[in-house]
Amino acid sequence: MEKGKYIQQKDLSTEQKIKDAAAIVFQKKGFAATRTRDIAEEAGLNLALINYYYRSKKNLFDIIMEEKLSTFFRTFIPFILSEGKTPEEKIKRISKDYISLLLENPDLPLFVLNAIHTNPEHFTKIVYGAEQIQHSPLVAQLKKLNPKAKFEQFFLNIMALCVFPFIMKPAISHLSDILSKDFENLMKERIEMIPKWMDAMIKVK
Amino acid sequence: MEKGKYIQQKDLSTEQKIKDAAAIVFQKKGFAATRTRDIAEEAGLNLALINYYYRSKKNLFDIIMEEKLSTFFRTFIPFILSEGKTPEEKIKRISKDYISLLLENPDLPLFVLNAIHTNPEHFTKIVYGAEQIQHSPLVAQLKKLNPKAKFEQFFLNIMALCVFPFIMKPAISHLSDILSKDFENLMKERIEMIPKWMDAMIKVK
DNA sequence: AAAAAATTTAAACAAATGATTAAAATTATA
DNA sequence: TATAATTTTAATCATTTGTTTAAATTTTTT
Repeated sequence: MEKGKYIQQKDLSTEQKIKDAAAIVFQKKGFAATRTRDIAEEAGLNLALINYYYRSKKNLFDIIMEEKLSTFFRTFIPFILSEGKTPEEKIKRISKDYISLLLENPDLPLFVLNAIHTNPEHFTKIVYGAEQIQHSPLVAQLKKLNPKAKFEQFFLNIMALCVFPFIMKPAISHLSDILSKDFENLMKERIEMIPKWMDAMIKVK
Repeated sequence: MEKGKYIQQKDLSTEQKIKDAAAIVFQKKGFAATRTRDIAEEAGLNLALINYYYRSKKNLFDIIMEEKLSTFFRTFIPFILSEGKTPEEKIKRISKDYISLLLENPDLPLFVLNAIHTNPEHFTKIVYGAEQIQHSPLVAQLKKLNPKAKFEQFFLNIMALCVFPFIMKPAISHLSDILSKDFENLMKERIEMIPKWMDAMIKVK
């Protein structure tokens, strides 16, 4: 009988195995629905080891949440702040790199946004980075392109176009017989289209 | 007993009070984190009444989920299928009526999409309506406007632009000192902008 | 190789929680 | 009004679940 599904983890430390397993289960079921026994089973380890290495379920969750918040938000911000080039090129990079990241972590958005919903304080640590955005070169470039455009709406739009499909993923996958492409191909098509769509939207008065 | 026309929470039946309270708590905390005691407290009723009227927590949740799925998806589909008029006018109606609906039910999207994530079978009942969309007049009209445009992407886009901000709401509200407008005003601005943005996106080759 | 330290295990505990029960209170019926 | 049916209540039950404990095992140190 195989318990943990990831055989290549044999050589990882027990501590790491627990974190990896916890990340999988927490993302699939959320904090409340996850039992420490689920994590132990996913890791193929004894239940007590979770408390031995991480003290409590909540502490383990917070550690994972901190990492996922970084992946989700802190990866996004450098894209915005990156120097040089035109807005068009920046948008192209954002959509390509961000969607690629999400294709590797499809459960990430729902997990993070759900955690912020039930515990907004989680988000406090992120605000710092967000403040930089409004003074970024990109915002200035956009203002020049279209003085009427609001940067808040711009960021909502590019995040919405990139992220929302991943939150809808279970529904989209369920519609595979209706749709012309599967989820991954839909998203790869979006990598090409989102920059064009964003360019068109920015010019709207 | 015939009820008066001006029904208040006080006059509602115990059954209804439980459902209302459960909807509030389930949307705030999700299924697993919600204790039946939370629902009883929110309703101001004895704990045992929940099982008396609804048999089990899961059954009560399923009833509420069915209603919320309808509100979230089945309200959207008639907008798409509505006859006559130009695509521009239809998009204008969708964005106005759908965002207005969500402003009244801001927790709805995360709740529904989260439930589909952990239990995709919930979504099965919705597929029927979705099949109609691809043969709708709107899809034909869009094809005419731009033969290269994919209707899957169109629906992802309009849903993303309308719905995603509500999933980000706790984060957006947390940024209120950075943003020029509060959440509700941001969304009211979007009601005006989304039709223009969608029109611009549709024309992209 | 012996002792000490670290890790792992099986078992158990204590609190939380969904559900039930039987009696009390209320409302409807005859 | 008296009786029956329905609704509400307080108490309790049985299970689940996060955590702890103490012994067993493995690894490191001397």
